[in-house]
Amino acid sequence: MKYTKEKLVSFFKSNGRMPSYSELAKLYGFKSKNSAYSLASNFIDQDILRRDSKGFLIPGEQFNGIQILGTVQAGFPAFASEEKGEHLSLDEWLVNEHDATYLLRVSGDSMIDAGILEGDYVVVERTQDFSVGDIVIAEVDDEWTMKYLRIKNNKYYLEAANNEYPDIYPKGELKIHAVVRSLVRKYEKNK
Amino acid sequence: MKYTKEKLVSFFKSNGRMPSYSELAKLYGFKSKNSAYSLASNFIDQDILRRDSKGFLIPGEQFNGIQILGTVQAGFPAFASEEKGEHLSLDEWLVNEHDATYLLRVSGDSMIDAGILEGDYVVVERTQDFSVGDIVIAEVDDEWTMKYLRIKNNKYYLEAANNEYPDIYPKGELKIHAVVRSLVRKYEKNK
DNA sequence: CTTGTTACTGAACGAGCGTTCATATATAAT
DNA sequence: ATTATATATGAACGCTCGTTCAGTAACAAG
Repeated sequence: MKYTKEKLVSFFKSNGRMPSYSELAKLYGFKSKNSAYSLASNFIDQDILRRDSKGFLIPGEQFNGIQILGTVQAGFPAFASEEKGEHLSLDEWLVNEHDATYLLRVSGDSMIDAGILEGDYVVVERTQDFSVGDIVIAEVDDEWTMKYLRIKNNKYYLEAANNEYPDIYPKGELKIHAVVRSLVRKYEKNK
Repeated sequence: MKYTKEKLVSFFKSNGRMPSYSELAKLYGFKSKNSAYSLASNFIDQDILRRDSKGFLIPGEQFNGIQILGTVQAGFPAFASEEKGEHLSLDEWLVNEHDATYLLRVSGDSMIDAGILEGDYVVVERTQDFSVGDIVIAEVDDEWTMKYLRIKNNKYYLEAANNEYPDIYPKGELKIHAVVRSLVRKYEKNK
């Protein structure tokens, strides 16, 4: 392919929308809108773009998202066969209820045995739809914590994922504010 | 606010672009384009939408992304003050080099002490820009693994984050295929 | 050189675009 | 009732849109 999708992607990122055909022409150095039209048709064949019912260009399956390749440590799929894999957007995958979802930075090591480390980010959803076994953001006796929600003798209590932290049996009210739906960790580059 | 952004968001999700003003009018039950124009102006005031140089509607800061609230376990910020916080897109945050980035499912427990559990997903970037200390996807003696990259006596070797796994000193060639840039874990709902 | 193919140009079309303005309706305040 | 304020309507403007079509330029095959 002589023309790659890179310029298109960067246009979309900085402009928040797909280009019109005249913009597309300018973007790739064409003097005619029709050249852009053909180029777009190419991209459509690759499912990088789509034309919607009004003719506008919109992102196709291959435009956004990152590819799911396979499993590491159980027959790693060859990078060669990386064409047309499944693509997904992390935002759509991890976030269900958009307006009730927040990101919290984790401090402390109380959930370390659950693989939640200091500096990680948890995606929490403000909801009362929690279950025993969930990791919840709770307010107990005027303190906020993130712990496992457990139950004993029909009473909720909180359990850390770290032996050095005792279970918390609320004296007063136990308020569940949010449920941890997913976790995100970003590795900084070593230098 | 009488009119919320929900319909707008769902239009964007299913159509891949922002509506025109006539579409916006239909979406909210207006009979006039100008009503949609005023509505859009409201959304623009809230930075849910923006108008670009051509007048097209594009997503604003408050349209996408999830809010970063604060830190759990060190003075949890009140949910009350949740207005106009910082928003971010997980895709943009976690993925730098789009075309070289892939998602891999983790199997095994060899990196468990680094908080990488079975079933997690790692976001890896195919690059040769790795450093000692990175978690890498490596091919050594015809086997693929994910391990810490270490160095001793000017020779690379691989170290697991689990005492039960020995260090791997490659007999033959050590090929670094990718570097782990971030980690994603999705909790399934307990029922 | 001729022929066919592909890539690009440039003009044209009707349609829908964003925007403005004047007007009508509804809501609230006095 | 009267006024004021916000909200919705509908027509109109010039402009750019997507799309089509005919024509030119580049280039390879025979």
